[in-house]
Amino acid sequence: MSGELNTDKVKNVKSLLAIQSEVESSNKIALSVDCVIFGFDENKLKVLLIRSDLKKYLGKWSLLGDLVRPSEDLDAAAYRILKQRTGLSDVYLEQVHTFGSVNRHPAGRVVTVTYCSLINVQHHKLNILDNELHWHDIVNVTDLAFDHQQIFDTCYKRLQKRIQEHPLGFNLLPKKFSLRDLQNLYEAILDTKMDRRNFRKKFFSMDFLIDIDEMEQDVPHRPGKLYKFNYEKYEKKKKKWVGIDF
Amino acid sequence: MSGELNTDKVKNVKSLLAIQSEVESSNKIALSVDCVIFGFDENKLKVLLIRSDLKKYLGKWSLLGDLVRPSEDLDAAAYRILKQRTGLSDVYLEQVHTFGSVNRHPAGRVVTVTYCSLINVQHHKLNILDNELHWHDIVNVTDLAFDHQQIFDTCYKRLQKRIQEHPLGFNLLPKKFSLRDLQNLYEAILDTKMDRRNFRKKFFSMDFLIDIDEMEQDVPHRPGKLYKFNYEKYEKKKKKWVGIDF
DNA sequence: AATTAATGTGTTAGTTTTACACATTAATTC
DNA sequence: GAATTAATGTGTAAAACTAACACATTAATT
Repeated sequence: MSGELNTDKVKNVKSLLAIQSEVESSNKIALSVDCVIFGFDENKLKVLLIRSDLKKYLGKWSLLGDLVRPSEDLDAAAYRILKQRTGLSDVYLEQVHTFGSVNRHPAGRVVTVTYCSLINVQHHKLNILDNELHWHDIVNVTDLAFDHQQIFDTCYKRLQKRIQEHPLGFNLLPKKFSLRDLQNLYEAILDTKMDRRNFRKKFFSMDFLIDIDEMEQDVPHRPGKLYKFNYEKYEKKKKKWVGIDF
Repeated sequence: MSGELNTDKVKNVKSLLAIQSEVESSNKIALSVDCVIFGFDENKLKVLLIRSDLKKYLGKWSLLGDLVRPSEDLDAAAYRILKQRTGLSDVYLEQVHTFGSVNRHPAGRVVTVTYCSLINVQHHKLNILDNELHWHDIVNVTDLAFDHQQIFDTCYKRLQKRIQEHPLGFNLLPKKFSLRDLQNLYEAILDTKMDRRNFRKKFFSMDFLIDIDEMEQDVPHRPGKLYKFNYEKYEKKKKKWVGIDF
C-alpha cells in the first residue's frame, strides 16, 4: 500500500448518497435464489422440480426458488428453500452461478443466484406429497420454465466436474454404501461406464473408505461389503497441487 | 413430463403480482458487480485496485465495481467497468461468485456479483494515469475495503485452479511469448517453482504452441524462441474426460 | 447339488510424471 | 577477440499412474 491519500469528502458523500438513493428508489432489481436439488434413486440421478405457477409457463417445470428477503443472506435464502421443500437441514449446498439477463423473468428484472444441492432421498420422503413437486430423472429434464434449463445445465455440468475432484457424491448416498452403489452413482452422474476393477482400485488407493465390516442386506446376489467415507482423513490429506492439464 | 395440470389461475396471478410488487417496492436489494482485474508485469501477478471513496474505508483499497443498471445484463455491467477503467474491450472475463452478506456494504443491502478479468498490461497504459487507480502486486494485497479481501481471495483461488485446466494465462501475456515468460507466469500465479525441462516438455506435448520462428529481442542473455498459442487447435482437441482424483 | 450372477483380487502393458545432466548459444567481461 | 557467464534447448531413466483384461469366490436361485 503506497501513495498519498487524496480523499475528497464531497465525493465520498455523493457516492454514498447515490448508492443509498438507488437502494431506496423503485425501478430496482429484484433478487432471487434458485436451487437445483439433486438426488440419487434406483441408480438414477434425479432433480427436484415444481410446476411453474406463472401463466406464461403453464405446465412447465421449474426449479425451486424464492425472492431473497431484505435481511437474509444469500446462503440462508437457499437453505430456507431447501428446508421448506425437503424438510432437510444440514445438506450439501454450493453456490454455482448468478443469472441476470434483463428479460429472463416475465415479471420484471429478477436476478437469480443459483445453488446446487445434493440430498439423500432416503432421508426426506416428506413434503414430496405435494402434488406439484416431483423428482425427475435428469435425462428427461428438458424445456424448463424461464431460463431454468440453462441454469439446470450449468449446475449439472458443475456437478459433473466437482464430483471428479471432490467427495461430493457421498451426500447422495446412504451413510453406508457398497462400492457398486458408489460406481453406479459416478456412472449416472458422469453418464459413462467404468471398469469395475479399476474403479475399486482407485478408491482403495485413495484410502478414504472405512471398511465397517458389514455386508449388504436383502440383495438378490452375493452381498458386497459396506463402507463409510472418512471425511476427517480426507480433510487432512486432500491434495493441493494438481498440475497443468488441458 | 407426466402428471395432470392442476393450474390455479388465482394462484398464478397472485404470485406474479407478489413478485411485481416486490420489484417495485422500496426497501429493495441493490445489485452491483465487482471486477478483480489481474495483470502480469515484471514477472509478478498484479491486481488493479482503486482507493475507496467511502469515509468508512478511508485510505483502503477496493476492487473496481459499480451498480448494475436496471436494463443492463450482468456481464455487460462487468464489461462496462472494464472498459471504463482500462479502456479495453475484448478481454477475458468470467463470473466467479456472488457475495451478499446482509451487512457487507455500509450504504445498505448491496449484493455483488464478482468477476475475474485477465488483461495484458502492455495493451492499456491508458486510464492508469488516474491517481486513485493502481496495480498492486498480489502478495501485498491485504486489508481491502468492504468484503473485498474475501472477494479477491476467492477470485485468486479460482484463477489458480482455472489456469491449471484451461489456457487462460495467455490473456496475461503478449501474443508472442517465450517459454520462460510462460513459466514465470505459472510460477507467479501458482506461487511455486517448476522444473524448466518438464514444464517445456509438458507444453510441447500438448501441442498447442505455434513456433513462429522469431527470437526474443533485447534480452541480456541468449534469446529464447517465441511462440503463439493456437486457440483453434485447442478448441478442437481440448479434453473432456479427466477422471476421479481427490 | 448344480447353476448363476454378482463380488473380490491380480497382472501386465502403456502412458505420464518426476528427477536429474549435459550440450548450445549469445551477451558480457577482460 | 578469447574467455566467461548465464541463459536456452534436448535427453534419459526410474517411478507412479492408468487402462485393459482374467480368474477365483460367494451366496442366492434353480
